[in-house]
Amino acid sequence: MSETLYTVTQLATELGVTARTVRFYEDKGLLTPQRAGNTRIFAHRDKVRLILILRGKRLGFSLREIKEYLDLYAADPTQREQWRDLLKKVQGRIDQLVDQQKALIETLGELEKLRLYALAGLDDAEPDKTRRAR
DNA sequence: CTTCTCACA
DNA sequence: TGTGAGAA
Repeated sequence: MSETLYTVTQLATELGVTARTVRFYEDKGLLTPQRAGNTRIFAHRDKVRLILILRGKRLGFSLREIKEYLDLYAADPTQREQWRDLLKKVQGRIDQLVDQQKALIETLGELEKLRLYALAGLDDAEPDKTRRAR
């Protein structure tokens, strides 16, 4: 039942980040690997945590937010507070993305108008080639 | 190979 | 939020 352990590089490459990044996360307090002397030893729990960190990032949360959630999850005194906190953050992120979505749709609309305008302009200024062909 | 620190975007 | 470089 010996648990598989990892060095920074092993864990990092396995999860598609650099060793530098993993150390960076540790420095920020998101990871707390064991130490053998001063070299880091990562256990499976660290790997799980890192996976959670990376997922949090994909969803657009800051390392700070991810750390808060991880800490709450680890401390785990009253789980209600934990879920409330997560719900709040998730809802905030959803609101943020919806706002961006609106802005994006608006921008796409403007670009489409401009595209049609440019297209019409192109038709007015017929190239010589086309003209001679008639 | 690993560690840390300093600078930089 | 990371990276690059240099030193140990």
